Amino acid sequence: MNDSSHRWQRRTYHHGNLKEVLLEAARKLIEEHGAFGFSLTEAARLAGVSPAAPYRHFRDRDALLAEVARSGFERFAARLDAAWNNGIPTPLSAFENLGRAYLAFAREDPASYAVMFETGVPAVGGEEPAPGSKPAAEKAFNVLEEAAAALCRQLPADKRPPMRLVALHVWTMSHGVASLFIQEGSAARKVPLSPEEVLESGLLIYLKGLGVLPDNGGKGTS
Amino acid sequence: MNDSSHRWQRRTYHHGNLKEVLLEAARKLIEEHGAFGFSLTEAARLAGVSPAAPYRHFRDRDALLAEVARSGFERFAARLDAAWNNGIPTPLSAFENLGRAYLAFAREDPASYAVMFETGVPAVGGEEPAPGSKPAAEKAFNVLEEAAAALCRQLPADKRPPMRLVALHVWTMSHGVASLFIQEGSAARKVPLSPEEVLESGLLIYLKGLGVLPDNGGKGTS
DNA sequence: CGTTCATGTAAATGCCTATTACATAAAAGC
DNA sequence: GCTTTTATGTAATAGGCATTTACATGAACG
Repeated sequence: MNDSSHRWQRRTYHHGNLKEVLLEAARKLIEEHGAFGFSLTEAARLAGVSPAAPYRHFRDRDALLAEVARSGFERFAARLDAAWNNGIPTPLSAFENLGRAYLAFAREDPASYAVMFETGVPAVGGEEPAPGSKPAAEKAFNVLEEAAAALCRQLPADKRPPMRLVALHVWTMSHGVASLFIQEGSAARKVPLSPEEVLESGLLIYLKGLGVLPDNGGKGTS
Repeated sequence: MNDSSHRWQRRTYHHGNLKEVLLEAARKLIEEHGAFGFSLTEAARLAGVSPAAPYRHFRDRDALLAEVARSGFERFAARLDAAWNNGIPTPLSAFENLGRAYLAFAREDPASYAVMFETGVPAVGGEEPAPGSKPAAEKAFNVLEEAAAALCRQLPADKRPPMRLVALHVWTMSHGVASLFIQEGSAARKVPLSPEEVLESGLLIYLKGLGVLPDNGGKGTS
């Protein structure tokens, strides 16, 4: 029990880093066995502790998932913010970076993304968001709003749609692509295009519709 | 155990309709307790049979979920097809009906929708689609493709984007809205708009970008 | 050194999945 | 009609997991 398990760990009775290791284990298990094929017990096994140990760090299974979501939103927001980079050099190029960053996160940490958006975990807003979870989610959405605002400002004031609505549209397309096409199993087989290409082309058409783009957005008339 | 349970059922030893009742129970439980808070045992309890009875109709829990997805896709496809109605009276109005039908399905049968799109159930394409499941899913997508094609045909031949890509964009937005905003808990609180309004406005802007719409699509310059 | 608190373990309860052997009734053959 | 076969349900059981409670360990602090 103390030797046959995974190497790296536990010469001390106390683990020293259990909380973080459990979160990593959860993400790994969720990636492998699907969003809910994960069990606290198995995570504990991966961490090399008894099945009861996790309860010193998380009230219950859902609390662990909520923390996966919360920390996910935090990294997500940071990543989106870095990609947007205050709209530098240009709002449009920064906007494209933003879209790519969105998909990159979903691809690189599908477990977090799934827990953040595709489960009833009370982190996004299910019922009683864990304190600190909603703020993190909002921070991510705020980046989208900021980008939408910057794009809207390129329009004459009398033709600007509500920026929040634009942000929602962008979020909608990004999430739609991530959710439908990132997991290579799902619908990806239907097209020879990468999720990035689907999203980028869709956003370009949308921006053209908004009037933010002249009249050719990468889909040359030829 | 034969009397205190739910009324309506079982005077005969054989249930007579167990398979269908189990599917209904599963959908109900998924609605209530989240996509995975459902247990075969509890579904059996709702149906008034022993925990082993479901195994006469489904190989295992996942098989039941796969059937929820498959039958969901079938109703989904039928509903979309009816809404599209061969593009009558006009492709554009039919297209708007299609969007509303998409969201209506997600709202009225959130359990099926979740299983169809937001779980690793091997029905959409996870690994080994249950026979009959993929066809049903494809039928639904084909309606979207048909609608996209009809819209594309309104464009001069030299300005038509690949219809399949357009279909994917539409699917992406529809699914994005359904996934993010239908469950009132999630992100709906961020805006005073209904999912239908978000989707419709987004699609109108997108169609304007495509060139399918003149230059005002419901968002009058006010 | 001894106390205290955080952190981990062991054992137990109860629910869940799934299997196996058995029971019951509906349908099929005679 | 009566029996055989087949479909469908039950009971009992094994193994897993979530969660709790009582107990153990050891690190920090005096």
